[in-house]
Amino acid sequence: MASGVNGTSGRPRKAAGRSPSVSPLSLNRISFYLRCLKRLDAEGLERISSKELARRFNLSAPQIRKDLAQLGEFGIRGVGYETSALIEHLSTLLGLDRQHRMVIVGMGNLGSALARYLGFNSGPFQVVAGIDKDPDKVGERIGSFVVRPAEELAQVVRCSGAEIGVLTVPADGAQASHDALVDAGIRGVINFSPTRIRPVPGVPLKDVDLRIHLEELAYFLQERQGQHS
Amino acid sequence: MASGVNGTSGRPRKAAGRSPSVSPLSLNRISFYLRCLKRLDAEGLERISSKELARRFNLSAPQIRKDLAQLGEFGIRGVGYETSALIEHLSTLLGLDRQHRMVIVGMGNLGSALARYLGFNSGPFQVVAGIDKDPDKVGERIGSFVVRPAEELAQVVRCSGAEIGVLTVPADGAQASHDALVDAGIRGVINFSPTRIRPVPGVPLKDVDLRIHLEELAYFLQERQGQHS
DNA sequence: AGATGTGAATGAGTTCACAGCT
DNA sequence: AGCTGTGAACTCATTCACATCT
Repeated sequence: MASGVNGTSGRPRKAAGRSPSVSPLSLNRISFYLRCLKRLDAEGLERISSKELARRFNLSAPQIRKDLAQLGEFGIRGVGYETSALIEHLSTLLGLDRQHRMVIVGMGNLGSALARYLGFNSGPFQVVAGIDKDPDKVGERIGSFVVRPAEELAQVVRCSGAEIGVLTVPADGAQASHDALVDAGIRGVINFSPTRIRPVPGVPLKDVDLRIHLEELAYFLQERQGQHS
Repeated sequence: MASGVNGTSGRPRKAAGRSPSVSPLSLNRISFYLRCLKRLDAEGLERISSKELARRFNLSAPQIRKDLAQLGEFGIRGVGYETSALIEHLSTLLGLDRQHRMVIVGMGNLGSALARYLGFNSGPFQVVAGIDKDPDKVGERIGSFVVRPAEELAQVVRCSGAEIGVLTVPADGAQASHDALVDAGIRGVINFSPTRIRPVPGVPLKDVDLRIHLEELAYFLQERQGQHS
């Protein structure tokens, strides 16, 4: 049930190159730090301390240091971190220095919504194809691609060179669609279906459940409870 | 920095009525259990054990029991849980027994995508209004409503009786839009902006950052690491 | 002096084993 | 017998205080 599996070969000194298995929670924060740093960089700020970063973006300074320190010694003691250098490091760590092609499976409301949203995004993530089993949706043009039928899934994945599968099918078909993507050679899956999928070892899977987030909020609305993150 | 704040007055025996401050993580799972139970109920299954529930949906049986036990004694020892009764209990716990009206602030790609997605959803969550500061977008019809200008935010919130604000503005304007929603009397906010907002005590805030999830996946793609949740 | 990097202490969350009902 | 409810062990994550470097 754990995630681990560390593939580093034990360097003599902690180097900036390969990272030694970062925990998902830490990773999420790092991803967020990166975005903060980009904003600061755009403002022309060249250096920032963990304290100031924490103050500006509502974070915890010791945690920033812990998160960053595990990747190598990026900071300058007595000074802080260099924004541009850190941005560089974190980007390559997360694999954002290259393009990631995505296929969306299930072009219902959520699927086409995400296609439009992600399609216009010109970052490292790019939607290259959409698939649906409903004949009415096949052939429809959404953003920069045309919806293809479910039977062509494997072919579409291979031809488009997609790495990431985006699952937006109903709960019932989610596991089957996931497995089909894996069989077709997809390297990772992000699942928006309202169900939990059994992951295939070696193919990372990330669940994002919008309804759960709404329902969590609904719960806190009733209580006279304070804030939470 | 903690979330807590418990408002219960200490009943003699643990009752099914008011719940004693459930942790967000536990809450997310409960929300998911509810969905699983609904599927089982639709299949006609009247009773289910934690073990079987875990097996079917890839969960942990002891955790299911812990999560449910903290809400009261819903199970029957030696038998399991009654699906319909449990669905009832969890629904009211989460506040899904009534309608929640939502206003979307920021009708860009993500905002209008969500509007369409949530708009067709006929559950307890209902999008009743959309707001944007761009004059070009104002007046546009999206789903069942017409986009209104930013100046009318307070008025729209009050007239529509919206409880939940959905933030889909760029990072720069997020805090200001959030505060405006709070001032207008919104009761909770779900934030899709790629930035962290300083919450106002008493108004629950939930961050959902799609980009972070994608970047987390991108990281795991590079490594030859196994699965994770 | 000032800020990072890090081990120790604290806290939260999960797993486990079993007592207690039915 | 079977399954829930729960205290205790354990793992994981965060916070803190301080040694270390510039």
